[in-house]
Amino acid sequence: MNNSASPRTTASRGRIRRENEARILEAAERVFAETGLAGATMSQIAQAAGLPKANLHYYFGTKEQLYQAVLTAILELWLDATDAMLPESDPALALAGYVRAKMRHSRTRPFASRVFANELLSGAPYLTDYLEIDLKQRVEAKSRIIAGWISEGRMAALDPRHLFFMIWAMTQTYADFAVQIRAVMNVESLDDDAWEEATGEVISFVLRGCGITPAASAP
Amino acid sequence: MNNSASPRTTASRGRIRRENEARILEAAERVFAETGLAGATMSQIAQAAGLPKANLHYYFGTKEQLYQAVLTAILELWLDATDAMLPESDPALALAGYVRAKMRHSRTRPFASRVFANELLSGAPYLTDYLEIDLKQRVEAKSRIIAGWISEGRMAALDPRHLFFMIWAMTQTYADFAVQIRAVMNVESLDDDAWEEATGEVISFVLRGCGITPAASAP
DNA sequence: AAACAAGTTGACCAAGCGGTCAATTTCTTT
DNA sequence: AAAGAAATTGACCGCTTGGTCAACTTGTTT
Repeated sequence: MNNSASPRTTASRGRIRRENEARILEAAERVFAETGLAGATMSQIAQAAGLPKANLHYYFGTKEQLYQAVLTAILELWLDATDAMLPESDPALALAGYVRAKMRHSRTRPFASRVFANELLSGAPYLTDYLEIDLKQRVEAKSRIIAGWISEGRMAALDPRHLFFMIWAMTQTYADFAVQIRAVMNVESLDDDAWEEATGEVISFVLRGCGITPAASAP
Repeated sequence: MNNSASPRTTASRGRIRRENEARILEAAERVFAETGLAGATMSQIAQAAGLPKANLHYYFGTKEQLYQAVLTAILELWLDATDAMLPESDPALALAGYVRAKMRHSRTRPFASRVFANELLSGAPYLTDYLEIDLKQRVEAKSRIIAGWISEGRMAALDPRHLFFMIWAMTQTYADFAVQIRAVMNVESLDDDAWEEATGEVISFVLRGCGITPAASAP
């Protein structure tokens, strides 16, 4: 339509807003990750973002609204991982892929994971709808698929819901409790190899735990 | 010596102090569990303990000192569970017992678990010594035992340290992220049966994950 | 019952909090 | 280049915070 007439115009309208909002959201995620909503202060976030405090209020209103914006962004990220689990999938490949995706999240977005953990620890006051509607239905849907695999004898009999709890716990622990892992492993940070090894350990453990012999890795 | 002369005396000296400190510690654990050190307020804790705020300061000094007292009490509790894992133990029984003890902790002391989780999420500023010295050495000691079991062919080959990370994660998730579990399971709280079932699921999963056939349950 | 220690608590304080606002600068549009 | 919209920010405000204290009550010892 008019994008050839004014390419700079439509691209630049709200450009500053978008950039600053992203910048603030990123800083807020880091700060909320450490101390949660109640513990974080707007000054901390402002300093982390390199902007005056009044600027955050200009873009996001209140601390609660900024927090909700952070949570919303995280949920959008969260909801993508499960979707490779289909009835006709090979359980080994599907589960391994799911664990691998979750481990990648823990590595690439550890702050998101920690914000989520903080929110759950404080009773999830801003996530009740997500937990009771969205997450619950997704788990039920995926649980039916896993129940199908079980009844076909393709994996051990277990409660799929608990399997999800355990997989979430095992994968997110590498983001949420990274200090503990670094201390025990005696390293300053986990490098590529350490992450690949951790991912492998979790995948093997999960597959064996599901009664799947972790042989099929070749196409 | 003089304990028969004044039985009430020695028993009652500091009795009030002990009772009030315990009462405050219990309330503080609950409040710190929800929002961590930075998020909790002394007024909240005072209200939870049913005492005036000035009273908490009389017994514990500052908020940080109260927090450290809470952490110390938790660590004493924490450090007991591992000690049933000996080289000559049956791996199946030892691991099952360890998981069961951890699950019992999650049920009976969920607030302790959450205080710990909050502390780790904020980078464990008050636990670096514990993590880097105490915990690290315990893990190394127990890892040697597990490595022994592996080399004897009594369980699958895996990195014992990652096994610990996974077991801690799986068991503590039932305390730390209980909201999520209640939402997905669609219950207001987990009853005896639900906890027994969850414990069973985790134990079976861990044993299979370790390559142990979960047959031996009879004495 | 006298004397002292231990415990209680309302009132108070400086500091930091979330949030507002008006004055100003910078962008964008025409 | 004019004009209006968007963005910036130091100064400020009422309120809550962690913490103190002095006056007081309760418990313990002799």
